[in-house]
Amino acid sequence: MNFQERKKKILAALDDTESLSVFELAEILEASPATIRRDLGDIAEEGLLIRTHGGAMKMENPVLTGFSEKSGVNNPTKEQIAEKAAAYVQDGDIIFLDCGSTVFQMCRFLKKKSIRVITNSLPILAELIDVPSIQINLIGGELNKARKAIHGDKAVQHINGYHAHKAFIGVDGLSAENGLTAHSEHESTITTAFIRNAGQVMLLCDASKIGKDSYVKFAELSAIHTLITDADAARTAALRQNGLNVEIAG
Amino acid sequence: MNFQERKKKILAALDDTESLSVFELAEILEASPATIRRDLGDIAEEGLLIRTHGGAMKMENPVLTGFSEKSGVNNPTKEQIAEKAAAYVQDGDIIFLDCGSTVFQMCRFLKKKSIRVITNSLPILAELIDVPSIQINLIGGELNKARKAIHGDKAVQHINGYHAHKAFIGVDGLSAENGLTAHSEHESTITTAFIRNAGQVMLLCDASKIGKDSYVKFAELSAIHTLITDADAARTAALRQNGLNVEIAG
DNA sequence: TTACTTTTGATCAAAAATAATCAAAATTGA
DNA sequence: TCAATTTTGATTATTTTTGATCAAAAGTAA
Repeated sequence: MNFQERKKKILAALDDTESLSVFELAEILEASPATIRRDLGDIAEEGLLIRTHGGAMKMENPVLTGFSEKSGVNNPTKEQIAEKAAAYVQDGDIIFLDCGSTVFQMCRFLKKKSIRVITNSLPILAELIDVPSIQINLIGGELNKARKAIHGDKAVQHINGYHAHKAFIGVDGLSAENGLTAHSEHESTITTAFIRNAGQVMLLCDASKIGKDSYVKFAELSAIHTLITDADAARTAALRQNGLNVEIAG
Repeated sequence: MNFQERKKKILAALDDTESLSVFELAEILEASPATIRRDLGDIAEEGLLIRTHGGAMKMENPVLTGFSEKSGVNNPTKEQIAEKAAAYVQDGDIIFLDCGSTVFQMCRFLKKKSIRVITNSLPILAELIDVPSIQINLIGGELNKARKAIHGDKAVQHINGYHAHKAFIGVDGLSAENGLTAHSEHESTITTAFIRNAGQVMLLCDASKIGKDSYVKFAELSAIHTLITDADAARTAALRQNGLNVEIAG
């Protein structure tokens, strides 16, 4: 077994269990601890996991690898949310698509529509470029290589030059108290611009992010027209009491 | 069995199983390991699979790497022009890169430089995205799928928001009488914007286009600082008489 | 703190895979 | 047809990867 294969398996194993020891991984992969240590060091350097003494921990927000955006593939929950969200899109619509794995999953459900997509996400661009019925408007600006997306002032200016019927966005945290929160300023400014320039804003958000707060607080709950989530009624009760329209997928 | 057939079978085999060893492939294709290695090297260079020690892995999403331009690869003339042009680029430069196959060829000669690239070309984006020393600013606007480039008013506005030390551009026709000409309005407006906002303009142009005129006349000869071409002295005489600085590659 | 255990990183030799070279075979073009 | 070119497969030298060993560093417990 070579490094690439082991890397894949290590990341898959860490996706299930939060953390693993060097020896556990050595047994799973049938390799020596020395090899595992070398692998973990290399993978940690890529930012795909967190190295600990004695093993490794899952990285909560892994840098997207390649343009594949694997996280979410084979994730039935994200797929269900994405499918539900895509159902809101009608032929003739002009839509904003945010970067993020759940929004990315919408692509496969959009391919039969005749729409115009405005996005800052390279994975979405790559996924939709071969669809003849979809026109793409790419947001310009500084390329964030790690996130495979365009960020920065220029990008916000670009978005401000357009109005879309609907925006499909993601967040890192959502709560009745703090509204929408994100890990980074860069992402939140883009998402804010989408919200400002769209007629209707759909927030795609899996249950794990509801009730959690992240670093940057960037929008009120009232900015959102519909939350599409897999979370059950109990979990979204507080949000609904604040007037948020919630659609449960799955 | 020839290379094209084996390539097809290798990619098909990798579609089923995530990864295969050189020896497994050698058995499947009834070829020697040496041949398989050569094939894998070539296919990996196209970006259609990932080469590993001992074999190859399936490429998750070859779409963006599929942007990678093929025309011009194995074209020694274009390569020579591109190499000469790349020699004008210094560390710290901010450069505009136009779309077009000759300019695209510059990428391989730019990978060791520390520069900032502003471009509307997706193949260039795909080629340079993994180079840590190069920062990319992507020009936003309408995506022209056929040309794998961004065009339109928004793109021109975007370019007008920047100033670069150097612009590397292409044309469809170049003559002493009519200056720079292009096939399409869309491309010419972008190229014009590059010219307007760059300190120095380098025109990359192979001999076949010199003395020819195309449809849209979009810039005077005087807009160009240096023409880099493979054409001989006789062919460029008229241009030089009009004050154009000509650098002959090869 | 100190003693003890665990983990790590460096080094090295063995094994595996590769790149380079070259002659034979196949293909191509005149 | 024959010569020239390209492709292939075998051989060999080089590189990469691996697992073992061991001293140093980090963590743990008294």
